[in-house]
Amino acid sequence: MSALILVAEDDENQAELVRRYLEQDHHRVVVVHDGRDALDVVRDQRPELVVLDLMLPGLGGLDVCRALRADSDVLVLMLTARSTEDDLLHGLGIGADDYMTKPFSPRELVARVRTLLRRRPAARAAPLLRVGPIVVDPVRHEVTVRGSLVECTPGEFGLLAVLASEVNRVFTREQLLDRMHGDSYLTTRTIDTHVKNLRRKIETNSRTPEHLVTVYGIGYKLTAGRADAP
Amino acid sequence: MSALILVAEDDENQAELVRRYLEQDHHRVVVVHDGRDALDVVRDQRPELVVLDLMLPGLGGLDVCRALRADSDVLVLMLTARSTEDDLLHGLGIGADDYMTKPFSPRELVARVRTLLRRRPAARAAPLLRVGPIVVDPVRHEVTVRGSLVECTPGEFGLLAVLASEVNRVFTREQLLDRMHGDSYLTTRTIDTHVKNLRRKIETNSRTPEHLVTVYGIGYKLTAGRADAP
DNA sequence: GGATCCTGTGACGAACCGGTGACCGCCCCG
DNA sequence: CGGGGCGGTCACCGGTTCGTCACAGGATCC
Repeated sequence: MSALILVAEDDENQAELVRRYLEQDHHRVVVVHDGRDALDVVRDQRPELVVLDLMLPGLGGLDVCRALRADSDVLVLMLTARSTEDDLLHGLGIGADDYMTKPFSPRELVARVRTLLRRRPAARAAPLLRVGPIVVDPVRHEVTVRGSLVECTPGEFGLLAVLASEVNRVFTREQLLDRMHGDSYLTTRTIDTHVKNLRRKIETNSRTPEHLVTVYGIGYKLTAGRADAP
Repeated sequence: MSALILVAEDDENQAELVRRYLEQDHHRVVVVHDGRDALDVVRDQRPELVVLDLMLPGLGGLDVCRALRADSDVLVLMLTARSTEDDLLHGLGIGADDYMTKPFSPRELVARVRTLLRRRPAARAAPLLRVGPIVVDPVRHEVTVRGSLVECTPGEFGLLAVLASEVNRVFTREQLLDRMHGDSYLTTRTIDTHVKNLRRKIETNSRTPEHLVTVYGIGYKLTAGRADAP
């Protein structure tokens, strides 16, 4: 868990102090003392996080932050000297990811940096189910087909999730009912109806299904369809 | 200084003893008897500290500790039966924050818990939670939407903070109640009411929510709204 | 100690979804 | 080529879930 971090800080002593602590935490550190330099470094070296002093010559920290937010998703940890500036920062809703008021303990800064970086792999351990152009996200409860979101009812989502859990495997209607509701045997027509509604949503032509395929006499399966390159 | 503490302990008597002492010290306590349950609770309820028995059915304490270290910064206080295991633990350098050998006095355990919790004053870094135009500041207990401050009741703030902790993730009402109150199951209507009040405050049109979205049959989630490419 | 605010709850209407039977068309097999 | 079975579709009813409201008890803050 090491990262490239830019420290944009006017005061050289402070900057070096921060550098030392961050490097002790196994990060690579670049220091600048000026707003314009900060933007250049972000553009050229793509750090993952910027420790940004609000009071910066050249461009102010606020302007830098705005510029960063405009066209990058770098993390920003803002440093402010007084709480009044802090209020300003807050009120404007400038997109810093975290902030600290001076004076601060370098250890706390390291801790906050660590927390921010940890959150970085945001979709952590998200078991996405991919079947060709179909993506099922159980955590978000979302279905995406060829990149666009598809609204699903709970039943449809459940059915699709079961089918997507094992691509190309044929499930009988009984198995599908089992995995969806656990118990309580229902009519097989129920599955058929859900299949119909799902096909409307995920197939380009529901008359000729390419993904949600019927296996005559057995049940249904989910396949990737033809070679697709999204 | 009160915290949510998970006690993962095989022996029920021992577990209840520990629970009683910790609750006397004004902590909220959740008890599990199994390694997998422990991981589930940490994921769902985010305790600040885990009292972890080394000998645990399901997953061993060591495995649990490793898993915890992998993706959380929860404190771990390891309990070991014999000093040989203690040595082993030490030797492996598994990242427990402290450990005790059985038998131990419950008072000593309480004292160590207190020390661990105190040892990290600001170390528990609380970065801003940003979800589109919504910014949640756990430190100040403030919420801003599109730059302007929004007054929130404690309940509303708690709910919003939980939802904002994982953008786009769908939480069931039970999970939300869990993370807000730790225990004590309440009516799901409670969540609905808070949602209603929150929508009034953060949505431009509470009739057509863009951020605090209902997932029918499941629960609620918080999304950034329009056009976002992470 | 009193006023204010918040929280939790039951009730109720509205919106939504799920399951079913009927009917028809299609597919396999003899 | 024809029959029997299987799958597709449709509309509808019942049940569940959700949104909203008003209210009572409790916590909080002067």
